[in-house]
Amino acid sequence: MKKATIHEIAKALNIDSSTVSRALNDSDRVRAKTKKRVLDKARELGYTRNLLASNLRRNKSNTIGVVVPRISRYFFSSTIAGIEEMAYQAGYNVIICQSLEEVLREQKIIRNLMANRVVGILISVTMQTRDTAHLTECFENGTPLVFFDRHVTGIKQTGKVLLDDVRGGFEATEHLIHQGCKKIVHFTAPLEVEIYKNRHEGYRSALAKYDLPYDENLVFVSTLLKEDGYRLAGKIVEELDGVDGIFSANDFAALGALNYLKKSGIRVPGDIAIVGFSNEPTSAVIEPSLTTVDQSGTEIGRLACNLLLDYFENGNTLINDKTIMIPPKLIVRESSKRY
Amino acid sequence: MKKATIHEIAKALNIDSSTVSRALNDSDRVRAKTKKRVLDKARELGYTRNLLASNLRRNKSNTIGVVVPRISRYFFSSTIAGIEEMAYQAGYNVIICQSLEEVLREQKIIRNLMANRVVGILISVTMQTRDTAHLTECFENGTPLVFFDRHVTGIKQTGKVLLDDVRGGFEATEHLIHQGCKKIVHFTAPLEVEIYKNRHEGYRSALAKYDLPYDENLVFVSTLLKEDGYRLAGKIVEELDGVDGIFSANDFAALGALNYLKKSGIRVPGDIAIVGFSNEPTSAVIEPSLTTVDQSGTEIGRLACNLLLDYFENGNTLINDKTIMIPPKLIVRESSKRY
DNA sequence: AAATATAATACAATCGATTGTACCAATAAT
DNA sequence: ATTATTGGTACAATCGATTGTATTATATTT
Repeated sequence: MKKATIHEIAKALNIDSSTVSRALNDSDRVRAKTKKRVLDKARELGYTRNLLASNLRRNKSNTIGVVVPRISRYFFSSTIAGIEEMAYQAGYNVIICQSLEEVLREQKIIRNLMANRVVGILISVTMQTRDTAHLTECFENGTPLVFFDRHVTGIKQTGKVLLDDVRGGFEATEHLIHQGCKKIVHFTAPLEVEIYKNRHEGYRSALAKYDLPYDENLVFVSTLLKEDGYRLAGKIVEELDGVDGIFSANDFAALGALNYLKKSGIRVPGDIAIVGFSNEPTSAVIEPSLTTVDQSGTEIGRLACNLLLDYFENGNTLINDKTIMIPPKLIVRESSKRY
Repeated sequence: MKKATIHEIAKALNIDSSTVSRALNDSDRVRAKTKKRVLDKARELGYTRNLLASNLRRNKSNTIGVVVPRISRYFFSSTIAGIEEMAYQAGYNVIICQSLEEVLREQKIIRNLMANRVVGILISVTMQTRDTAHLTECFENGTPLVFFDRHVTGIKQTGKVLLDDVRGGFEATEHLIHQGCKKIVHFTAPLEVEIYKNRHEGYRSALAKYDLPYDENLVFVSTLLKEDGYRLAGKIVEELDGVDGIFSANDFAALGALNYLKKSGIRVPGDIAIVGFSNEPTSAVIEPSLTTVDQSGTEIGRLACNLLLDYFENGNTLINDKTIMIPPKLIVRESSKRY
């Protein structure tokens, strides 16, 4: 029941606990024969190193903190999977926290992770995060920070792994234009959030390239839930005229719109073509299947974690607003394919 | 950069660090006035409690370990969300690990969690877990264990939160029978795995109840991937005659089968009705939508975590092979609805 | 064999917070 | 005024492992 310690091993072998510690850590200050005796006795006593003590002494927790808005969202659970995979290989633990899109919770979580002396934090911020004091605190305390996907600007001394959202928005919109769309609506979330700002920028620059007018009335800001998409699609049909394309900044809203249009007997892509963003699993199986921009969560997670791991090995060189930009991949499916 | 400690606060105020500690923990052995001075100074110095030290002293980590086969599977990410939610409320951290269906990894993970002195472990085991030594070790070391969903039998001193798989299998099969199916195939995974054994048992007893023969040749064991479903559906169509129903022990294989049948021009549910298990998000949107048995991951996660938390508060009373059985919920959709 | 070098181990401080016991003050009781 | 009580602090040990330094035992050199 009670766990064995190095001191008990030491006493049993009549040697000092420091020697036991070194033996267990395979130090070359201990003779091979002694090591063997220690290891055998350790096994006999069912010894497991107390990492709490070890971490305290070394003042490191060998734990990485991860903060996401919501674990059960596919994109985030895939990033977590990628992060965990890399961390495990390198011998780190991963503490997962979800902010549930609440800034207050995010702040508390960060403080808690700091109190736990995590070696670094990987974070995708909430949609509401404007005040970044809790984030700047991190590197001020010497805890490196890496953003992935949802990030904030203006903080130096961090790493970032981002999808090239501008390009993603551009390609999505351009694709719709290539399919003959002339009046393209854009569903987005508050433009203070970097990723949505960037997708919007891509949308806008695609319109510009093809000499289509940018019309503020065609841009709808919401929380991008399925219900928002459903509602907005209704609005478009009722109140606007001649809309022939929708570019939604995420798949959920796109799927909601798709639902509404199907139910209303409006043909997709015939009457209105739709492109989403994120490549949710659902998007591939719905009918018509949804054209979308893929962002490989697993890959982003791996890269973000590696950025941190590299930092530990190579020092300051890597984290200094170092940004890894991932190219977006447009996945063309039925919802937009007119030819 | 360097973090402040209680000793620095103590020195600054010219009092003892034990008083500071008690003040920070709001002990009634410290005068209100002193508490205020300590708190103010703590804020001034940017103090954050070092949980590593605190945990070591109390020999508890205030961390709960969670082990799942794969984080990115929807069911598991929802359970994690539920677990994290409860744990957060109670002031615990959650370390998440994925076994990736590898027993060896599972063993290593358990050992690591023990070394980290987690206060308890919530686990859903791999499909391959037969040898349970690493699990019995847990409670031998005083670390309580709670299984959810995928469990093993024969270990006392654990809690369990399970879906009533027997009943789920029964209801799924009975439903198919009610829809007029006479020759029902069952897709399952190795029957050494409890949940699959139980779903199979439900299948079998439903057949018995309605005097339908149980035929081993109608039971197909695989890993239940989408591809397995696709392949097996082909086999059924080619090699068997008169199959008019499929009960798959998970949705993935059911979706694979659905794909094959659609592609082959076989009507679902007209020719063959299909029922899955788990209610994956995809299952609701595919056409025809898939009838399935719902298991609320979030709810299971919450319950599992609460079982552990109750144990901490109420001692041994709660964990002693205590099993919480959740009733399954059959969700009837198009893939099986004949009338 | 003596002197030096080196390998192996022991000693002791430390990481930061917690907690039982001891102590001193101020107040209450006699 | 003296003793008993108790509220508020200080002292010191402790959790278990790590690590710089000191010491002893062995090996090498002269």
